[in-house]
Amino acid sequence: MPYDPSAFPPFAVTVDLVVLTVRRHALCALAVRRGEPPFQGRWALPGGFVRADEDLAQAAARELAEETGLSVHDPSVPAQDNGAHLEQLATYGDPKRDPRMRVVSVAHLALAPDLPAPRAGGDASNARWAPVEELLQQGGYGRDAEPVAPLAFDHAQILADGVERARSKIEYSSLATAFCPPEFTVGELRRVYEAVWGVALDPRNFHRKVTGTPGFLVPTGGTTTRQGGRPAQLFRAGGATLLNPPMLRPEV
Amino acid sequence: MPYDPSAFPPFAVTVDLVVLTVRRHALCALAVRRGEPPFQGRWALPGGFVRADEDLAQAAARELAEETGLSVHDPSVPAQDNGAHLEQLATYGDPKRDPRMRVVSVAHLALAPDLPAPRAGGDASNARWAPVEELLQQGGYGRDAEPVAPLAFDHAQILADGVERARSKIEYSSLATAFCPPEFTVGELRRVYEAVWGVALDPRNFHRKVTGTPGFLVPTGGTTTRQGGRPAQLFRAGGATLLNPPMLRPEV
DNA sequence: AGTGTTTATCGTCAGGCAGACGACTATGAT
DNA sequence: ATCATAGTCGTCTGCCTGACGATAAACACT
Repeated sequence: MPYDPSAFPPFAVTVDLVVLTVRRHALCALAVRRGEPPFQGRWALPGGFVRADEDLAQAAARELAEETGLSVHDPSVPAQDNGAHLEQLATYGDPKRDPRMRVVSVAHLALAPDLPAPRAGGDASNARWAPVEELLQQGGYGRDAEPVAPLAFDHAQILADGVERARSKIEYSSLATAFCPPEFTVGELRRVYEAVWGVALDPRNFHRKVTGTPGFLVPTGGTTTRQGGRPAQLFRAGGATLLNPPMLRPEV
Repeated sequence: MPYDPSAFPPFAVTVDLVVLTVRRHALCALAVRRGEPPFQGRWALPGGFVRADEDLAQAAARELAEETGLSVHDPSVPAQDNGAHLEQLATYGDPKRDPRMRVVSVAHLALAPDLPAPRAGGDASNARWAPVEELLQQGGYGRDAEPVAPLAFDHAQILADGVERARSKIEYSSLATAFCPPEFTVGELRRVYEAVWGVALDPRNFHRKVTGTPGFLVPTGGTTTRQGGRPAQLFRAGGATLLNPPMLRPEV
């Protein structure tokens, strides 16, 4: 059939971001408060429209920078750091997911080290890091027994998918280091796994595993005692991205 | 900011399909010949526009049915079969990926058992199963030394991503059974792994692994000798979808 | 009938890795 | 000085895998 502009309906395309970090031993996601309808006043994932001349990954990186100030870690520049990991997650296109019009959202997953306070257009009260369990419990009650409204749109589903992706991906890749500062200890990395998976890991077996996997960790020579106790060696993330054999997530 | 329809550019949204099967010990993908510009006469992945009232998964299932006659296997109907596995793969939205206009394509991955001849609008010469290596070699020469044009658009990248997804996913899931007929033998399943990974597996260790994984295979009681040699037990796919521990892909 | 070929299936054995856990080390707090 | 905390090194046992021998049951020959 010949090219016929009337043969397809127009869509709006957005990127939504699942930005995860580990704060105070809990896996947290960035949420922003919606300032306009629909879902005005409700919490949502950060995101926005893809511009006319923009690739999807560019749009996601731009939104991430706007919301957090984070730049995206470019694997071709190994020395660089304080950049976040960013990858495409999935695309959501239910015809009714946005009541205004037909919107297809390409969700992305970002993993970042613990940051100072978030900013959403400079207004701190409209952006926060919240534990993912708190954001995902539908219509429950938060820590202070205040009612919790579910996330806007289908963002609860997107967040759940992003969390599941992160949980499974740190099994077989070195992505957990994306949650850590440039230099970190084995114990800090273990607490990342514990927070993301919600389990306790044996410190001795974990230490054996990560230090015994070639290319995973590179000792920097320094030590730190910021966690209390005996000083621990500092490491940087090594070049290896795939963990083989993988880190095993305990059952149950 | 208030709702402003002029604030976002319109996009066309399509679904493209990576349909994989195993034919004659080779991993093959479905390709269709383009009948109109751009890339007229070149091979491409099947796909089409998402309709105004259609979900992305619905659109992918519809395109799959149009091209192959396959229905999608619904996990909630365990008895049903001859359905294919269908899952979202990734979304491709480079501003220049289609020279006509801004098109975002949500690629899907389908795994199907070996089928009779394909059909594309009833015209067999415009659709074929081709080994993925043949479709992916850029500007090389095919089996009969005829020059091979690369796939249209960015479909080589999409196909490569789909193949990689399939290769990694059969490691830790029971998805390889989607390439098999409803009843199959351990040897047939092993030949699926060998074709998808392009390696040779030890029949004895493979047999021990798959029959020893609870829920992976369910014996039907029948036997077959269609492969020659000693009759082999027939199995159906069991309820387990995740393989733990995974099937290990040999190095190199 | 006998022999060879093919494929399926069962067994054995050694090495590697993970889980459980003991022991020791080096800090800061009381 | 003692305790609490966290890090690091070892040991042991069991499970799983890779390598590979052996047997079984069909078919194709001669």
